[in-house]
Amino acid sequence: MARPKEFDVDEALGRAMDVFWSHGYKATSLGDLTSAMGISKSSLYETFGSKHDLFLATIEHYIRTVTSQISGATHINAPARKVIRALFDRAVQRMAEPTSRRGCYLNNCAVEVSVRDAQAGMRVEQGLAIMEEAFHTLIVRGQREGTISPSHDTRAMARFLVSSLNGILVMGKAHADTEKLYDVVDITISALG
Amino acid sequence: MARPKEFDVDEALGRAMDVFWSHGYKATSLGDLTSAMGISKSSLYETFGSKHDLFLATIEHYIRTVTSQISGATHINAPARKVIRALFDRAVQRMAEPTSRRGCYLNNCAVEVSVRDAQAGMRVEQGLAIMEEAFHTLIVRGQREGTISPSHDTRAMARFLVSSLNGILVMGKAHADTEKLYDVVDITISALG
DNA sequence: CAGGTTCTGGACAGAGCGGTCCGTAATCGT
DNA sequence: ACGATTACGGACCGCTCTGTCCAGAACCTG
Repeated sequence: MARPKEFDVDEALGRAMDVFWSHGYKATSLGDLTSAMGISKSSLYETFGSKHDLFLATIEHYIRTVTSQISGATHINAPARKVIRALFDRAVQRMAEPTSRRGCYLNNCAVEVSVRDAQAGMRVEQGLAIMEEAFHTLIVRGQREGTISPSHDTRAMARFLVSSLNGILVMGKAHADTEKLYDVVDITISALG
Repeated sequence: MARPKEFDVDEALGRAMDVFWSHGYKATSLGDLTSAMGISKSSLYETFGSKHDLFLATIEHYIRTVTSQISGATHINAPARKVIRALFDRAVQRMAEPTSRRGCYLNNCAVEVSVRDAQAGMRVEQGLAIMEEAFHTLIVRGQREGTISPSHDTRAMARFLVSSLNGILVMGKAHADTEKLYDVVDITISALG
């Protein structure tokens, strides 16, 4: 044992994620990363391996922190349909704040790199599966509560919600009009029957 | 008048679009462009101005060629609801072919650059507006034909379809399972009432 | 307090980037 | 046929990129 790190690895990872999230993978330089993370280049390579390794680690970090919040929402003590609605509303709200108008990290990664970067693609898929699982739990509960129609397969509905949420976030990136996004949320929720 | 260009500007534009479409803006180098377009660097700069100008031109090219195909679908002599379904099905089919598994160009551009590139963002928004317009036409017709529920605002429904289509394409980028995408299409279409 | 270990900042390297420029070749109008 | 004009290929430029390396400071153990 000897000199300990002067920075918190997890916090640095979070800051790296923020940069990748806002700028994308390719458009983020090592300089952007080191200055945001507050560490030097050698520390970055020492700790994370490479830019690409760091990138993969940020996706995992996202799943561990952000995506798992959605899983947490399944335990909220309110009608499942309302919980789903709230999740969508919050996503739209986020798109209204200029600071956080950057969509879903998994979404961004899927579009920018997942097709040609298998390692990233795997992690993205994994993250989306966790989202799907959370929505699935809510839909099953909603059907039991009688607020969600049993006419569709629960898996398909869960996938529908993941897909819709991603669609809404993409639209939010293109034009910032929040009202229009809520319109889309309305129809999406009404599709639950 | 003097020596004429040895290449077709529009065809070169199309090839540039293909490269940007598959690789994204940042990840595409001038070398990628010139070799795909079959022209030299000086010709590229002479004709298109810069990498960024060329990029903007490819978005316009996409709207002129691909997006306008959707507008063309409004004139197909079939029930509007069926036409919409066919548009979604074709999008999913495209995601099944490895060659064209690159989603919607506007979608990709929206996610990668539109937030920080206002010029690109404007064009993306314009393209999405054309899609929305086409869907709107179809929805109005579908309501008249009685196959689409009149309970929702037609504008909102059109936006819902644009959003859903983009969501589906994002999902397709993450995991290639076409079956699951058709599930999402089913529910999306059933949301039309 | 001393010795070994580990972290850190910055210099450095090699490659690739976007973009410019110019000599040359090709094609036009006359 | 010839001069004016334009397109083309490729050398070239300055910059930035990712990644390496090392000297020295900082820290822990005994």
